[in-house]
Amino acid sequence: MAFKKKETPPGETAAQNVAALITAEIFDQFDLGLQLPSETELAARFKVSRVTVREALKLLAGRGLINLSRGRRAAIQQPDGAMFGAFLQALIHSDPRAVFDLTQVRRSLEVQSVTLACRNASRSGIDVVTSALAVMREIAQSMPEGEANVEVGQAFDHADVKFHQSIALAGGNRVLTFLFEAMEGALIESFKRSRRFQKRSRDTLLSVCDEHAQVLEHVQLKDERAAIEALLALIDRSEANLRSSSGMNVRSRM
Amino acid sequence: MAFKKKETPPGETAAQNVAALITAEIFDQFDLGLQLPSETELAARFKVSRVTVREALKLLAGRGLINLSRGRRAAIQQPDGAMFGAFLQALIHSDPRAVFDLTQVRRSLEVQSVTLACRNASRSGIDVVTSALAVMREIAQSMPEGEANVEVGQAFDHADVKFHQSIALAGGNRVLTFLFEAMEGALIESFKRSRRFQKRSRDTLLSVCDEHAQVLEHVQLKDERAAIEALLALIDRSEANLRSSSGMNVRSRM
DNA sequence: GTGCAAAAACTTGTCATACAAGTTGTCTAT
DNA sequence: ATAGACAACTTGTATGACAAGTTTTTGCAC
Repeated sequence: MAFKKKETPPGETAAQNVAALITAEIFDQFDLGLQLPSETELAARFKVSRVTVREALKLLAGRGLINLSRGRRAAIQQPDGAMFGAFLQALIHSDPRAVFDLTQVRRSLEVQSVTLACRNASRSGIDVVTSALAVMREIAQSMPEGEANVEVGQAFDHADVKFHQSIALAGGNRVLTFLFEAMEGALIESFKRSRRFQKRSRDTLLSVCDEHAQVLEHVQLKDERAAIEALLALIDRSEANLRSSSGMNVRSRM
Repeated sequence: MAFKKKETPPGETAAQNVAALITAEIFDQFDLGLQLPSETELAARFKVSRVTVREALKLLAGRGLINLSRGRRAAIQQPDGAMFGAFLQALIHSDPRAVFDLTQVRRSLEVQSVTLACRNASRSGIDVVTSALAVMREIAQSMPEGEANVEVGQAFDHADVKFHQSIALAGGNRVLTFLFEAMEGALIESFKRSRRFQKRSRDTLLSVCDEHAQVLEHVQLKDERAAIEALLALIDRSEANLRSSSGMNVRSRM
Protein backbone atom coordinates (compact mmCIF):
# COMPACT_ATOMS: atom_id res chain seq x y z
CA MET A 1 0.00 0.00 0.00
CA ALA A 2 1.58 3.25 -1.11
CA PHE A 3 0.91 6.31 0.99
CA LYS A 4 1.58 9.73 -0.29
CA LYS A 5 3.55 12.10 1.86
CA LYS A 6 2.15 15.47 2.81
CA GLU A 7 3.49 18.32 4.87
CA THR A 8 1.36 20.02 7.45
CA PRO A 9 -2.28 20.98 7.13
CA PRO A 10 -3.60 24.34 8.25
CA GLY A 11 -6.07 24.38 11.14
CA GLU A 12 -6.53 20.67 11.55
CA THR A 13 -4.65 18.45 13.90
CA ALA A 14 -1.99 16.04 12.74
CA ALA A 15 -4.08 13.08 13.81
CA GLN A 16 -7.03 14.25 11.71
CA ASN A 17 -4.71 14.79 8.81
CA VAL A 18 -3.22 11.33 9.07
CA ALA A 19 -6.69 9.86 9.41
CA ALA A 20 -7.76 11.60 6.22
CA LEU A 21 -4.71 10.36 4.34
CA ILE A 22 -5.23 6.79 5.44
CA THR A 23 -8.92 7.04 4.61
CA ALA A 24 -8.09 8.15 1.09
CA GLU A 25 -5.83 5.15 0.66
CA ILE A 26 -8.47 2.83 2.01
CA PHE A 27 -10.97 4.19 -0.48
CA ASP A 28 -8.45 3.84 -3.25
CA GLN A 29 -8.09 0.13 -2.71
CA PHE A 30 -11.08 -1.05 -0.82
CA ASP A 31 -10.15 -4.65 -0.19
CA LEU A 32 -11.84 -6.04 2.85
CA GLY A 33 -9.50 -7.64 5.33
CA LEU A 34 -6.45 -6.08 3.78
CA GLN A 35 -4.00 -5.08 6.43
CA LEU A 36 -2.54 -1.64 6.93
CA PRO A 37 1.16 -1.15 7.56
CA SER A 38 2.28 -1.26 11.16
CA GLU A 39 1.93 1.80 13.34
CA THR A 40 5.65 2.42 13.45
CA GLU A 41 5.83 2.26 9.68
CA LEU A 42 2.92 4.66 9.28
CA ALA A 43 4.55 6.97 11.80
CA ALA A 44 7.73 6.97 9.77
CA ARG A 45 5.88 7.63 6.52
CA PHE A 46 3.86 10.52 7.83
CA LYS A 47 6.67 11.82 10.00
CA VAL A 48 4.62 11.84 13.15
CA SER A 49 4.88 9.93 16.39
CA ARG A 50 3.25 6.61 16.91
CA VAL A 51 0.82 8.20 19.35
CA THR A 52 -0.52 10.41 16.59
CA VAL A 53 -0.87 7.47 14.25
CA ARG A 54 -2.70 5.54 16.93
CA GLU A 55 -5.15 8.38 17.50
CA ALA A 56 -5.79 8.58 13.79
CA LEU A 57 -6.44 4.85 13.71
CA LYS A 58 -8.83 5.13 16.65
CA LEU A 59 -10.76 7.76 14.73
CA LEU A 60 -11.09 5.43 11.77
CA ALA A 61 -11.99 2.55 14.04
CA GLY A 62 -14.72 4.70 15.55
CA ARG A 63 -16.09 5.24 12.09
CA GLY A 64 -15.99 1.52 11.52
CA LEU A 65 -13.51 1.68 8.68
CA ILE A 66 -10.85 -0.48 10.28
CA ASN A 67 -10.62 -3.20 12.85
CA LEU A 68 -8.10 -2.98 15.65
CA SER A 69 -6.92 -5.79 17.84
CA ARG A 70 -3.92 -6.32 20.01
CA GLY A 71 -0.90 -7.84 18.35
CA ARG A 72 -2.48 -7.72 14.92
CA ARG A 73 -2.24 -4.98 12.37
CA ALA A 74 -5.22 -2.83 11.58
CA ALA A 75 -7.45 -4.49 8.99
CA ILE A 76 -9.79 -2.77 6.59
CA GLN A 77 -13.32 -3.52 7.63
CA GLN A 78 -16.70 -3.20 6.06
CA PRO A 79 -18.61 -0.66 8.11
CA ASP A 80 -21.72 -2.07 9.69
CA GLY A 81 -24.74 -0.33 11.04
CA ALA A 82 -23.27 0.08 14.50
CA MET A 83 -22.56 3.78 14.36
CA PHE A 84 -25.81 4.68 12.72
CA GLY A 85 -27.52 2.48 15.25
CA ALA A 86 -25.79 4.35 18.05
CA PHE A 87 -27.22 7.56 16.73
CA LEU A 88 -30.72 6.15 16.60
CA GLN A 89 -30.43 4.93 20.16
CA ALA A 90 -29.22 8.32 21.28
CA LEU A 91 -32.07 9.99 19.45
CA ILE A 92 -34.64 7.71 21.02
CA HIS A 93 -33.09 8.16 24.39
CA SER A 94 -33.23 11.92 24.14
CA ASP A 95 -36.83 11.83 22.99
CA PRO A 96 -38.79 8.60 23.39
CA ARG A 97 -41.40 9.80 20.94
CA ALA A 98 -38.79 9.33 18.22
CA VAL A 99 -39.47 5.62 18.50
CA PHE A 100 -42.54 6.20 16.44
CA ASP A 101 -40.56 8.07 13.85
CA LEU A 102 -38.37 5.02 13.65
CA THR A 103 -41.19 2.52 13.41
CA GLN A 104 -42.80 4.64 10.73
CA VAL A 105 -39.67 4.50 8.62
CA ARG A 106 -39.22 0.89 9.44
CA ARG A 107 -42.65 0.08 8.14
CA SER A 108 -41.98 1.39 4.68
CA LEU A 109 -38.55 -0.22 4.57
CA GLU A 110 -40.05 -3.53 5.61
CA VAL A 111 -42.60 -3.33 2.84
CA GLN A 112 -39.87 -2.75 0.33
CA SER A 113 -37.77 -5.48 1.86
CA VAL A 114 -40.50 -8.07 1.56
CA THR A 115 -41.34 -6.97 -1.95
CA LEU A 116 -37.74 -7.36 -3.05
CA ALA A 117 -37.50 -10.71 -1.31
CA CYS A 118 -40.51 -11.92 -3.28
CA ARG A 119 -38.85 -10.89 -6.50
CA ASN A 120 -35.20 -11.65 -5.94
CA ALA A 121 -34.85 -14.21 -3.17
CA SER A 122 -32.67 -17.16 -4.11
CA ARG A 123 -33.06 -20.59 -2.66
CA SER A 124 -30.23 -20.04 -0.20
CA GLY A 125 -31.66 -16.67 0.78
CA ILE A 126 -34.94 -18.32 1.67
CA ASP A 127 -33.06 -20.94 3.64
CA VAL A 128 -31.52 -18.26 5.81
CA VAL A 129 -34.93 -16.82 6.54
CA THR A 130 -36.26 -20.26 7.32
CA SER A 131 -33.51 -20.96 9.81
CA ALA A 132 -34.05 -17.56 11.41
CA LEU A 133 -37.65 -18.51 11.94
CA ALA A 134 -36.56 -21.85 13.36
CA VAL A 135 -34.46 -20.03 15.91
CA MET A 136 -37.48 -17.96 16.90
CA ARG A 137 -39.54 -21.11 17.38
CA GLU A 138 -36.84 -22.74 19.42
CA ILE A 139 -36.59 -19.79 21.77
CA ALA A 140 -40.37 -19.58 22.04
CA GLN A 141 -40.49 -23.25 23.02
CA SER A 142 -37.94 -22.64 25.73
CA MET A 143 -40.20 -20.11 27.42
CA PRO A 144 -41.33 -21.67 30.72
CA GLU A 145 -45.02 -22.37 30.90
CA GLY A 146 -45.78 -20.96 34.29
CA GLU A 147 -44.05 -17.63 34.69
CA ALA A 148 -42.77 -15.53 31.83
CA ASN A 149 -38.99 -15.19 31.70
CA VAL A 150 -37.67 -11.77 30.77
CA GLU A 151 -34.39 -13.02 29.36
CA VAL A 152 -36.07 -15.48 27.08
CA GLY A 153 -38.29 -12.67 25.90
CA GLN A 154 -35.28 -10.55 25.03
CA ALA A 155 -33.64 -13.41 23.20
CA PHE A 156 -36.86 -13.81 21.27
CA ASP A 157 -36.89 -10.14 20.30
CA HIS A 158 -33.35 -10.51 19.10
CA ALA A 159 -34.29 -13.49 16.94
CA ASP A 160 -37.29 -11.54 15.70
CA VAL A 161 -35.11 -8.71 14.46
CA LYS A 162 -32.75 -11.22 12.87
CA PHE A 163 -35.65 -12.68 10.94
CA HIS A 164 -36.44 -9.32 9.39
CA GLN A 165 -32.77 -8.78 8.63
CA SER A 166 -32.60 -12.08 6.83
CA ILE A 167 -35.51 -11.04 4.63
CA ALA A 168 -33.72 -7.83 3.74
CA LEU A 169 -30.65 -9.86 2.93
CA ALA A 170 -32.65 -12.18 0.73
CA GLY A 171 -33.99 -9.19 -1.15
CA GLY A 172 -30.46 -8.45 -2.27
CA ASN A 173 -30.41 -4.71 -1.69
CA ARG A 174 -27.25 -3.87 0.18
CA VAL A 175 -28.32 -0.45 1.36
CA LEU A 176 -31.51 -1.87 2.74
CA THR A 177 -29.63 -4.67 4.46
CA PHE A 178 -27.36 -2.12 6.02
CA LEU A 179 -30.27 -0.06 7.27
CA PHE A 180 -31.88 -3.07 8.86
CA GLU A 181 -28.64 -3.91 10.62
CA ALA A 182 -28.43 -0.35 11.81
CA MET A 183 -31.96 -0.33 13.16
CA GLU A 184 -31.42 -3.54 15.07
CA GLY A 185 -30.06 -2.02 18.26
CA ALA A 186 -32.64 0.71 18.43
CA LEU A 187 -35.50 -1.68 17.76
CA ILE A 188 -34.42 -4.13 20.43
CA GLU A 189 -33.99 -1.27 22.83
CA SER A 190 -37.48 -0.02 22.17
CA PHE A 191 -38.87 -3.53 22.48
CA LYS A 192 -37.17 -3.94 25.80
CA ARG A 193 -38.65 -0.75 27.07
CA SER A 194 -42.12 -1.52 25.85
CA ARG A 195 -42.06 -4.90 27.55
CA ARG A 196 -40.89 -3.80 30.91
CA PHE A 197 -44.30 -4.35 32.43
CA GLN A 198 -45.65 -6.77 29.91
CA LYS A 199 -45.11 -10.49 30.31
CA ARG A 200 -45.47 -12.73 27.32
CA SER A 201 -46.45 -16.36 27.59
CA ARG A 202 -45.13 -19.16 25.46
CA ASP A 203 -48.34 -19.19 23.48
CA THR A 204 -47.98 -15.51 22.71
CA LEU A 205 -44.50 -16.06 21.33
CA LEU A 206 -45.60 -19.04 19.30
CA SER A 207 -48.38 -17.04 17.73
CA VAL A 208 -45.84 -14.41 16.78
CA CYS A 209 -43.86 -17.17 15.12
CA ASP A 210 -46.91 -18.20 13.19
CA GLU A 211 -47.39 -14.68 11.92
CA HIS A 212 -43.81 -14.62 10.74
CA ALA A 213 -44.23 -18.01 9.13
CA GLN A 214 -47.08 -16.65 7.07
CA VAL A 215 -44.89 -13.88 5.72
CA LEU A 216 -42.22 -16.37 4.82
CA GLU A 217 -44.71 -18.64 3.15
CA HIS A 218 -46.02 -15.89 0.89
CA VAL A 219 -42.49 -14.82 0.05
CA GLN A 220 -41.69 -18.36 -1.00
CA LEU A 221 -44.72 -18.35 -3.27
CA LYS A 222 -43.67 -14.94 -4.57
CA ASP A 223 -47.07 -13.53 -3.71
CA GLU A 224 -46.19 -9.93 -3.06
CA ARG A 225 -49.60 -8.70 -2.05
CA ALA A 226 -50.24 -11.45 0.45
CA ALA A 227 -46.75 -11.19 1.87
CA ILE A 228 -47.10 -7.46 2.43
CA GLU A 229 -50.50 -7.94 4.01
CA ALA A 230 -49.16 -10.53 6.44
CA LEU A 231 -46.20 -8.30 7.18
CA LEU A 232 -48.30 -5.25 7.91
CA ALA A 233 -50.55 -7.21 10.20
CA LEU A 234 -47.52 -8.34 12.12
CA ILE A 235 -46.02 -4.87 12.38
CA ASP A 236 -49.34 -3.35 13.36
CA ARG A 237 -49.63 -5.69 16.30
CA SER A 238 -46.08 -4.99 17.34
CA GLU A 239 -46.61 -1.25 17.19
CA ALA A 240 -49.86 -1.49 19.03
CA ASN A 241 -47.96 -3.08 21.89
CA LEU A 242 -45.43 -0.31 21.79
CA ARG A 243 -48.11 2.35 21.96
CA SER A 244 -50.23 0.78 24.65
CA SER A 245 -47.26 0.18 26.92
CA SER A 246 -45.80 3.62 26.50
CA GLY A 247 -49.19 5.25 26.82
CA MET A 248 -48.84 7.37 23.74
CA ASN A 249 -51.76 8.38 21.69
CA VAL A 250 -52.07 6.60 18.42
CA ARG A 251 -50.74 8.11 15.25
CA SER A 252 -52.29 7.55 11.92
CA ARG A 253 -50.97 4.54 10.14
CA MET A 254 -48.87 5.08 7.06
CA MET B 1 -21.40 14.40 35.35
CA ALA B 2 -20.95 11.40 37.59
CA PHE B 3 -19.03 8.46 36.19
CA LYS B 4 -19.19 5.07 37.76
CA LYS B 5 -15.99 3.22 38.44
CA LYS B 6 -15.35 -0.21 37.06
CA GLU B 7 -12.44 -2.58 37.39
CA THR B 8 -11.11 -4.42 34.40
CA PRO B 9 -13.08 -5.84 31.52
CA PRO B 10 -12.38 -9.27 30.10
CA GLY B 11 -11.04 -9.40 26.58
CA GLU B 12 -11.56 -5.79 25.65
CA THR B 13 -8.98 -3.08 25.83
CA ALA B 14 -9.00 -0.41 28.48
CA ALA B 15 -9.64 2.26 25.87
CA GLN B 16 -12.72 0.45 24.60
CA ASN B 17 -13.91 0.01 28.12
CA VAL B 18 -13.49 3.69 28.94
CA ALA B 19 -15.22 4.59 25.69
CA ALA B 20 -18.17 2.41 26.62
CA LEU B 21 -18.41 3.95 30.08
CA ILE B 22 -18.32 7.48 28.72
CA THR B 23 -20.87 6.56 26.08
CA ALA B 24 -23.22 5.29 28.75
CA GLU B 25 -22.90 8.56 30.61
CA ILE B 26 -23.50 10.55 27.45
CA PHE B 27 -26.65 8.57 26.80
CA ASP B 28 -27.75 9.10 30.36
CA GLN B 29 -27.77 12.85 29.99
CA PHE B 30 -27.89 13.72 26.36
CA ASP B 31 -27.50 17.48 26.50
CA LEU B 32 -26.00 18.81 23.34
CA GLY B 33 -22.95 20.95 23.87
CA LEU B 34 -22.48 19.77 27.41
CA GLN B 35 -18.83 19.44 28.19
CA LEU B 36 -17.10 16.33 29.45
CA PRO B 37 -14.59 16.48 32.27
CA SER B 38 -11.00 17.11 31.31
CA GLU B 39 -8.84 14.25 30.14
CA THR B 40 -6.76 14.27 33.29
CA GLU B 41 -9.87 14.11 35.43
CA LEU B 42 -11.28 11.23 33.39
CA ALA B 43 -7.94 9.46 33.65
CA ALA B 44 -8.04 9.80 37.43
CA ARG B 45 -11.61 8.55 37.64
CA PHE B 46 -11.05 5.50 35.50
CA LYS B 47 -7.57 4.89 36.87
CA VAL B 48 -5.96 4.81 33.48
CA SER B 49 -3.41 7.00 31.81
CA ARG B 50 -4.33 10.06 29.81
CA VAL B 51 -3.23 8.26 26.67
CA THR B 52 -5.94 5.68 27.18
CA VAL B 53 -8.55 8.33 27.83
CA ARG B 54 -7.52 10.16 24.69
CA GLU B 55 -7.84 7.02 22.59
CA ALA B 56 -11.27 6.40 24.02
CA LEU B 57 -12.27 9.96 23.17
CA LYS B 58 -10.97 9.55 19.63
CA LEU B 59 -13.14 6.49 19.25
CA LEU B 60 -16.19 8.45 20.32
CA ALA B 61 -15.21 11.35 18.10
CA GLY B 62 -14.98 8.93 15.19
CA ARG B 63 -18.51 7.84 15.93
CA GLY B 64 -19.59 11.46 15.94
CA LEU B 65 -20.67 11.45 19.57
CA ILE B 66 -18.33 14.16 20.76
CA ASN B 67 -16.51 17.12 19.35
CA LEU B 68 -12.80 17.57 20.02
CA SER B 69 -10.83 20.75 19.61
CA ARG B 70 -7.56 21.96 20.95
CA GLY B 71 -7.67 23.75 24.28
CA ARG B 72 -11.36 23.08 24.77
CA ARG B 73 -12.93 20.16 26.55
CA ALA B 74 -14.75 17.50 24.62
CA ALA B 75 -18.35 18.52 23.97
CA ILE B 76 -21.29 16.23 23.38
CA GLN B 77 -22.34 16.50 19.80
CA GLN B 78 -25.37 15.50 17.84
CA PRO B 79 -24.30 12.92 15.30
CA ASP B 80 -25.17 13.90 11.77
CA GLY B 81 -25.48 11.80 8.68
CA ALA B 82 -21.84 12.23 7.79
CA MET B 83 -20.61 8.85 8.92
CA PHE B 84 -23.49 6.98 7.45
CA GLY B 85 -23.03 8.98 4.28
CA ALA B 86 -19.35 8.06 4.26
CA PHE B 87 -20.31 4.44 4.40
CA LEU B 88 -22.67 4.79 1.48
CA GLN B 89 -20.04 6.52 -0.57
CA ALA B 90 -17.54 3.80 0.25
CA LEU B 91 -20.08 1.19 -0.71
CA ILE B 92 -20.81 2.85 -4.02
CA HIS B 93 -17.14 3.32 -4.62
CA SER B 94 -16.45 -0.35 -4.09
CA ASP B 95 -19.34 -1.42 -6.28
CA PRO B 96 -20.98 1.18 -8.53
CA ARG B 97 -24.02 -1.02 -8.98
CA ALA B 98 -24.87 -0.24 -5.38
CA VAL B 99 -26.08 3.12 -6.61
CA PHE B 100 -29.23 1.41 -7.74
CA ASP B 101 -29.67 -0.17 -4.36
CA LEU B 102 -29.51 3.31 -2.95
CA THR B 103 -31.95 4.84 -5.42
CA GLN B 104 -34.32 1.99 -4.79
CA VAL B 105 -34.34 2.69 -1.08
CA ARG B 106 -34.48 6.38 -1.74
CA ARG B 107 -37.61 5.96 -3.80
CA SER B 108 -39.58 4.40 -1.02
CA LEU B 109 -38.28 6.90 1.54
CA GLU B 110 -39.23 9.75 -0.78
CA VAL B 111 -42.74 8.43 -1.10
CA GLN B 112 -43.08 8.29 2.64
CA SER B 113 -41.53 11.69 2.99
CA VAL B 114 -44.00 13.33 0.61
CA THR B 115 -46.90 11.51 2.21
CA LEU B 116 -45.94 12.76 5.64
CA ALA B 117 -45.40 16.25 4.30
CA CYS B 118 -48.92 16.24 2.91
CA ARG B 119 -50.28 15.27 6.29
CA ASN B 120 -48.08 17.12 8.74
CA ALA B 121 -46.45 20.05 6.99
CA SER B 122 -46.85 23.31 8.84
CA ARG B 123 -46.94 26.68 7.16
CA SER B 124 -43.29 27.33 8.02
CA GLY B 125 -42.32 23.88 6.79
CA ILE B 126 -43.87 24.63 3.43
CA ASP B 127 -42.06 27.95 3.36
CA VAL B 128 -38.72 26.17 3.68
CA VAL B 129 -39.58 23.92 0.75
CA THR B 130 -40.69 26.93 -1.28
CA SER B 131 -37.43 28.73 -0.69
CA ALA B 132 -35.48 25.60 -1.56
CA LEU B 133 -37.30 25.54 -4.87
CA ALA B 134 -36.55 29.23 -5.35
CA VAL B 135 -32.86 28.47 -4.94
CA MET B 136 -33.13 25.81 -7.60
CA ARG B 137 -34.77 28.25 -9.99
CA GLU B 138 -32.17 30.86 -9.30
CA ILE B 139 -29.33 28.50 -10.08
CA ALA B 140 -31.11 27.25 -13.20
CA GLN B 141 -31.45 30.82 -14.41
CA SER B 142 -27.76 31.38 -13.92
CA MET B 143 -26.92 28.59 -16.33
CA PRO B 144 -25.39 30.21 -19.42
CA GLU B 145 -27.45 29.82 -22.56
CA GLY B 146 -24.76 28.77 -24.96
CA GLU B 147 -22.55 26.20 -23.32
CA ALA B 148 -23.49 24.14 -20.30
CA ASN B 149 -21.45 24.90 -17.19
CA VAL B 150 -20.47 21.91 -15.07
CA GLU B 151 -20.18 23.85 -11.83
CA VAL B 152 -23.61 25.34 -12.19
CA GLY B 153 -24.91 21.86 -12.81
CA GLN B 154 -23.36 20.61 -9.60
CA ALA B 155 -24.76 23.52 -7.64
CA PHE B 156 -28.14 22.68 -9.10
CA ASP B 157 -27.86 19.05 -7.99
CA HIS B 158 -27.00 20.25 -4.54
CA ALA B 159 -30.07 22.48 -4.45
CA ASP B 160 -32.11 19.59 -5.78
CA VAL B 161 -31.09 17.35 -2.91
CA LYS B 162 -31.80 20.17 -0.48
CA PHE B 163 -35.31 20.45 -1.82
CA HIS B 164 -35.99 16.82 -1.03
CA GLN B 165 -34.44 17.24 2.40
CA SER B 166 -36.73 20.15 3.12
CA ILE B 167 -39.74 18.01 2.30
CA ALA B 168 -38.55 15.36 4.70
CA LEU B 169 -38.09 18.05 7.31
CA ALA B 170 -41.60 19.34 6.71
CA GLY B 171 -42.93 15.84 7.21
CA GLY B 172 -41.69 15.99 10.78
CA ASN B 173 -40.13 12.55 11.02
CA ARG B 174 -36.69 12.94 12.53
CA VAL B 175 -35.36 9.56 11.49
CA LEU B 176 -36.40 10.21 7.93
CA THR B 177 -34.82 13.64 8.00
CA PHE B 178 -31.62 12.11 9.24
CA LEU B 179 -31.61 9.52 6.50
CA PHE B 180 -32.08 12.16 3.83
CA GLU B 181 -29.19 14.12 5.24
CA ALA B 182 -27.09 10.98 5.23
CA MET B 183 -27.94 10.15 1.64
CA GLU B 184 -27.06 13.62 0.44
CA GLY B 185 -23.38 13.01 -0.15
CA ALA B 186 -23.85 9.73 -1.92
CA LEU B 187 -26.62 11.07 -4.11
CA ILE B 188 -24.66 14.09 -5.21
CA GLU B 189 -21.70 11.87 -5.88
CA SER B 190 -23.74 9.58 -8.06
CA PHE B 191 -25.28 12.55 -9.86
CA LYS B 192 -21.85 13.90 -10.54
CA ARG B 193 -20.72 10.65 -11.99
CA SER B 194 -23.80 10.21 -14.12
CA ARG B 195 -23.41 13.67 -15.59
CA ARG B 196 -19.79 13.49 -16.47
CA PHE B 197 -20.58 13.27 -20.16
CA GLN B 198 -24.03 14.75 -20.11
CA LYS B 199 -24.51 18.48 -20.49
CA ARG B 200 -27.72 20.05 -19.35
CA SER B 201 -29.08 23.23 -20.82
CA ARG B 202 -30.85 25.96 -18.93
CA ASP B 203 -34.17 24.77 -20.27
CA THR B 204 -33.52 21.29 -18.98
CA LEU B 205 -32.87 22.61 -15.50
CA LEU B 206 -35.94 24.81 -15.62
CA SER B 207 -38.13 21.90 -16.58
CA VAL B 208 -36.73 20.00 -13.60
CA CYS B 209 -37.75 22.96 -11.46
CA ASP B 210 -41.23 22.76 -12.88
CA GLU B 211 -41.46 19.11 -11.98
CA HIS B 212 -40.45 19.90 -8.43
CA ALA B 213 -42.92 22.76 -8.31
CA GLN B 214 -45.70 20.35 -9.13
CA VAL B 215 -44.77 18.16 -6.18
CA LEU B 216 -44.76 21.16 -3.91
CA GLU B 217 -48.08 22.34 -5.22
CA HIS B 218 -49.78 19.03 -4.51
CA VAL B 219 -48.23 18.90 -1.07
CA GLN B 220 -49.64 22.33 -0.32
CA LEU B 221 -53.07 21.11 -1.36
CA LYS B 222 -52.53 17.98 0.74
CA ASP B 223 -53.29 15.81 -2.26
CA GLU B 224 -51.23 12.75 -1.40
CA ARG B 225 -51.93 10.75 -4.52
CA ALA B 226 -51.13 13.54 -6.92
CA ALA B 227 -48.02 14.50 -4.96
CA ILE B 228 -46.70 10.96 -5.03
CA GLU B 229 -47.44 10.69 -8.72
CA ALA B 230 -45.54 13.86 -9.49
CA LEU B 231 -42.71 12.72 -7.28
CA LEU B 232 -42.38 9.34 -8.93
CA ALA B 233 -42.37 10.90 -12.36
CA LEU B 234 -39.54 13.10 -11.25
CA ILE B 235 -37.52 10.30 -9.72
CA ASP B 236 -38.08 8.06 -12.69
CA ARG B 237 -36.61 10.61 -15.02
CA SER B 238 -33.67 11.12 -12.73
CA GLU B 239 -32.99 7.42 -12.50
CA ALA B 240 -33.37 6.98 -16.21
CA ASN B 241 -30.54 9.46 -16.62
CA LEU B 242 -28.45 7.54 -14.17
CA ARG B 243 -28.97 4.29 -15.99
CA SER B 244 -28.46 5.57 -19.49
CA SER B 245 -25.24 7.33 -18.57
CA SER B 246 -23.76 4.42 -16.70
CA GLY B 247 -24.86 1.99 -19.34
CA MET B 248 -26.47 -0.41 -16.94
CA ASN B 249 -29.39 -2.52 -17.89
CA VAL B 250 -32.65 -1.46 -16.41
CA ARG B 251 -33.99 -2.98 -13.24
CA SER B 252 -37.62 -3.40 -12.55
CA ARG B 253 -39.19 -0.43 -10.92
CA MET B 254 -40.35 -0.72 -7.36
C1' DG C 1 -16.87 49.77 41.25
C1' DT C 2 -16.01 49.17 36.03
C1' DG C 3 -13.53 48.02 31.95
C1' DC C 4 -9.86 46.03 29.91
C1' DA C 5 -5.45 44.03 29.10
C1' DA C 6 -1.84 41.12 30.79
C1' DA C 7 -0.83 37.03 33.10
C1' DA C 8 -1.70 32.79 35.19
C1' DA C 9 -4.00 28.40 35.12
C1' DC C 10 -6.10 24.89 32.38
C1' DT C 11 -6.63 21.93 28.57
C1' DT C 12 -5.73 19.58 24.47
C1' DG C 13 -2.12 18.02 20.85
C1' DT C 14 2.22 15.89 20.08
C1' DC C 15 6.51 13.80 21.15
C1' DA C 16 10.05 10.26 23.10
C1' DT C 17 10.70 6.27 25.67
C1' DA C 18 9.70 2.16 28.03
C1' DC C 19 7.50 -2.02 28.94
C1' DA C 20 3.43 -5.40 29.06
C1' DA C 21 0.73 -8.50 26.33
C1' DG C 22 -0.75 -10.74 22.23
C1' DT C 23 0.40 -12.68 17.42
C1' DT C 24 3.21 -14.63 13.87
C1' DG C 25 6.93 -16.90 11.92
C1' DT C 26 11.09 -19.75 12.58
C1' DC C 27 13.86 -23.35 14.06
C1' DT C 28 14.99 -27.34 16.39
C1' DA C 29 14.15 -31.90 18.52
C1' DT C 30 11.69 -35.87 17.79
C1' DA D 1 6.65 -33.98 8.71
C1' DT D 2 4.93 -32.30 13.18
C1' DA D 3 4.90 -30.25 17.75
C1' DG D 4 6.53 -27.16 20.72
C1' DA D 5 9.84 -23.68 22.26
C1' DC D 6 11.64 -19.38 21.01
C1' DA D 7 12.48 -15.06 18.78
C1' DA D 8 10.72 -11.10 16.24
C1' DC D 9 7.07 -8.21 15.54
C1' DT D 10 2.93 -5.58 16.77
C1' DT D 11 -0.37 -3.41 19.47
C1' DG D 12 -1.87 -1.53 24.26
C1' DT D 13 -0.68 1.25 28.19
C1' DA D 14 2.07 4.22 31.26
C1' DT D 15 5.06 8.26 32.37
C1' DG D 16 6.95 12.57 31.68
C1' DA D 17 7.56 16.54 28.99
C1' DC D 18 6.50 20.48 26.21
C1' DA D 19 3.92 23.23 22.50
C1' DA D 20 -0.26 25.54 21.41
C1' DG D 21 -4.63 26.74 22.19
C1' DT D 22 -8.64 28.46 25.66
C1' DT D 23 -10.52 30.10 29.93
C1' DT D 24 -10.11 32.33 34.24
C1' DT D 25 -7.95 35.36 37.27
C1' DT D 26 -5.46 39.25 38.42
C1' DG D 27 -4.20 43.86 38.55
C1' DC D 28 -4.12 48.38 36.89
C1' DA D 29 -6.12 52.62 35.08
C1' DC D 30 -10.19 55.28 35.17
